[in-house]
Parts: sequence; C-alpha cells; structure tokens
Amino acid sequence: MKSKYTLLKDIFNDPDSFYDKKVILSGWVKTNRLSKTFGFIELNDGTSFKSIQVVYDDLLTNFVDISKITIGSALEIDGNIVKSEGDKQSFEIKASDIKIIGLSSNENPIQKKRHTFEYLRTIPHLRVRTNTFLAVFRIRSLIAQSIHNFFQNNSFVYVHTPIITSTDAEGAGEMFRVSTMDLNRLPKDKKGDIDYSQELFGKSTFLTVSGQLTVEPFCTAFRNVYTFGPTFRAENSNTSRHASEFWMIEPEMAFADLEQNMDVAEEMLKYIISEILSKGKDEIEFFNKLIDTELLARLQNVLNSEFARITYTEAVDLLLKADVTFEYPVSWGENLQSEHERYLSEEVFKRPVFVTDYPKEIKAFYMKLNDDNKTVRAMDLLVPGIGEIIGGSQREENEETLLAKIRENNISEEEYSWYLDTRRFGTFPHAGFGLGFERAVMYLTGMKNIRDVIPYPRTPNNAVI
RNA sequence: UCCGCUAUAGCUCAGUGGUAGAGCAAUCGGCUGUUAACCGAUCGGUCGGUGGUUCGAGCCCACCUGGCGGAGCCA
Repeated sequence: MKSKYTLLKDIFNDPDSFYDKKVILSGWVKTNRLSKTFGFIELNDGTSFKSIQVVYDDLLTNFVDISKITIGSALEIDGNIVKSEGDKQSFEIKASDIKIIGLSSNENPIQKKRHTFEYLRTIPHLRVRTNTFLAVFRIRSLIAQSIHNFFQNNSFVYVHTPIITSTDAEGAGEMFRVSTMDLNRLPKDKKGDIDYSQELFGKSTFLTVSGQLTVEPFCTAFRNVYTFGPTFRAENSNTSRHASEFWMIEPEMAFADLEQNMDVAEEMLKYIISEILSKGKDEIEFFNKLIDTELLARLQNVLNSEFARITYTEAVDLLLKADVTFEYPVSWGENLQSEHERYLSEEVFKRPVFVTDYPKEIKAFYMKLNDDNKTVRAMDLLVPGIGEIIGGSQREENEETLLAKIRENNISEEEYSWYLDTRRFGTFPHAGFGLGFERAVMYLTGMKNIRDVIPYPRTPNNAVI
C-alpha cells in the first residue's frame, strides 16, 4: 500500500535507518504533556502497540492550539526522527508542523487514567483505543491468522458451514430462533398452534450452535477440513467464560483416531503460541506486566512441555484420592465439576491436560463407543485458569451403532438421515474437536473475562451497540 | 436460572443514623525535557429506582433494575 505517511511499525522495526530523516506521521493522541514553551504528545498510528513521542515547541504557528490538544484527536505530523533526551524512549519525532485533522471533544470518556473493565464494557466503541484493548484485539487477529496458517500448512480445507440451520437441537444447548414472522401477529394453523410453514424458509430455523455436523460431509470429500466462524448459544449463562455469540474452530480429520486428534490439538496450540510470541511481542510483554505476571512463563512452559493425557476413569481415581475436600462429591458416571477440572489442571498437572474416554451417558450421541460399551472416545482439554478450552472426539463411524445411539437419545432419525448418509456411503474412522476461540484468546493473553476479548460482546441482558 | 457482593461527581473511590467528600478528568493560570509530568485555582451531585422504619436515611428494611464474582450448561 502506497502512502505519504510513514508507519510507526516500520520506524520501530528499524529506528536507525530513520535517524535525522524527515517523515510524515498520522495518528491519534494518547496523551499530551505541556510546559510553557514546549510539550510532548504521545501519538499512536494503529500499526504498532508502541506510541511515539512527539516534541513540539512554540515555534509552531499553532502552538496554542496544539498545546490544548485532547486525547483521541487525529493529527498529521511533519518532523524529523531524532535521538530522545528522555529516559523512556531512545528516539522521538521533533515536529516541524502539526495539522489538526480532527479535534476530540473534551468529553471523551477515555482519560489519562486507569479505567475498570466494567466501565469500558459500556463503551465498546471507545475502549478499543486503550492500551489493553489495542493489545487484545491485535493478538486476537494474530491468533485467528495463525490458526488459518496452521491448518492451511497442513492441507486442511476451510469450509464455511451455515450460520442459519434448520436442524433443531444440534446437541449443544439452547438455540436462538431465526424468524421473519411478526411476533405480535403469529399465524396459527387449524389446531391453533403457530404455523411455521409461513416462515421465509417454510419451517423453523435457528442460529447454529456448532458447525461440526455440517462439516463432516466435507471431511468425506476433502479428508482434512475445518470451520472457523461464529456460533450462538441462547443459554442464560452468566459467567466470565460464556458468551451468547462466540467463534469456534472445528477441524475434522479423516482416517484419524482420538490420539491423532489430541496430537493435532496440541500441535495447533503450540503453533499459535510460537506465532504470537514472535509476532505479538510488545502486546504479550504488556499483558505479562499489567494483566497476568505469569503469562510469559506459562506460555513458554506450555510450548516446551507435553500436555498431560489421562482417562476420565483415571481422573476420577485421582480426585477420589486427592487430599482436598470438594464441594461436590466425585463419582464415576457424573460430570466433572469446575472445581474438579481446576484441581486437575491447576494443582495436579499445572499444564494443559486431556481427559479422555468419558461415560457415554454424559457425552454426545455421535462419539465413538469404546469396546467396554460404557465409555466413548471423547476428549476435553482443560487448561489452568479457564477450564475447558477444547472438546472433541473420535466419531462413531459404524452406521448401526450410530443409528442405535440416535434412537436411544430420542433424536429424529428423519432429520439426521443426511448425517447417517456419511456412514452409509463409504464410512471411515474420523475425529475432530471444537476450540473455543475466545477461550483461547483468554488463555493466551491472561485476560480474565470473555467480555473483554470480544469486540462487541453479547451476553444475557447485554448487547451494547 | 441459583447463591453472594455491589450501585455516591464524567471516571476511580471514601463517607460507621445528624452540614455531600477526595484523587483523576474538564476549564483557567503557572512551569525550559516531560513519561499516568508537576504546582495553584475553578467547575462538578435527584447518593440506581420505588416504597417503608425514624424527629432525621447516602447509611437501616423490602421489592425492582443494572453491574460484578461464583455455580450450572458448555466452547
């Protein structure tokens, strides 16, 4: 992209080559410090996490206006890159001309002070200008890109599965209904029930809760595939790690079993970490300093250690033997509670841990039944601080067994006939998992609330903007 | 949805039944190298809402609403 403007990222990459050179910068004021005849502006142009210090003095014809410049104002600055006399930066720009492109009103709520995340959530359109969110959303972008790179490098095909689905109860929670009908005048059929045949699609439709089922047919053609898109859950969940709209990555691999599934998940996470450590250095250092002082050590530890792998049955044994009193009792056949998962990842292993082979009763119908007839080839990846970040399984490839599971679970055979076709017309072992994108962002930045890693978070009773 | 905490100036908070406070921001002024600059002044309030107890409520009680934390559901 050609432009008359020099970008801050280029200056920070190689400051020496800019010394005593004239440049034109454009960007936004982070802060302004003023003395009688001179002042300092910190300017960020969006291309770098770091800002540059602009030195200006009363030789500027518009010195009075510049000295009153407000946070957020957009400026164009002509000047020379020079060695800085200050301690906190090695170079700065000495302004020969400053144009005010857009003055910020003095009512800008973003101030030169610490704001709480709670307050900033009420102004999602403005919080992105603060350091924390500049760091969060650049890292979020880097993580997304590195996920694509990882799969593309490994011959996966990216599939856009539908966001509107007609399959009710895809198996994971409450769904948002997609309707074109007038809620105040719902059409009724002869029995007095709502007549969904009058919908635009001629039937009920919903927002997807997972792309997994619709990506599986692509796995039967392209071998290795993945989805990466938005997902919607209408649950009334009020926690720091649930959102109504979030993004999910769901790879599906042909001729793969659960072990390979875990290998890919582990390799993928390590790849993402190595990418953000090299490409998001400034941002990760910022998180490590101000958000989570153990972040860097944790990321390096994860990068250099193997993830633990235990079965559900082993996990239950470990928990039963644990010298800890849990609020909820542990017993084989029950779901692991958050406190149990936390104990395993935070106390026992102190690193990510795969828990596999859960009782079939507490897992989805499509998971492959083990020979013991009691457990399925499922895996959850638990990480310290967040809990479950990945859920996956080897899929049941046997048509008869899958059909039996569908009937056992009172799922409509008719509605899933297309899914059964994947087993009828040339079945094969396959496996996949779902990675909660925002949970990954939380884990990799140290941010504690999912609302602070989504640009415009949607949670129950909260859809600001 | 359940449990707990919470709501005072634009923001962050103090205020222990008896006159509404501070820091930051903003505005004005001072200051020749600042780094969340510093110093002085000014401005700033329906104490979330409704009802109750009391001579008197920001403070006590009830309900409602919002926010946060935890649990469940899950990613």
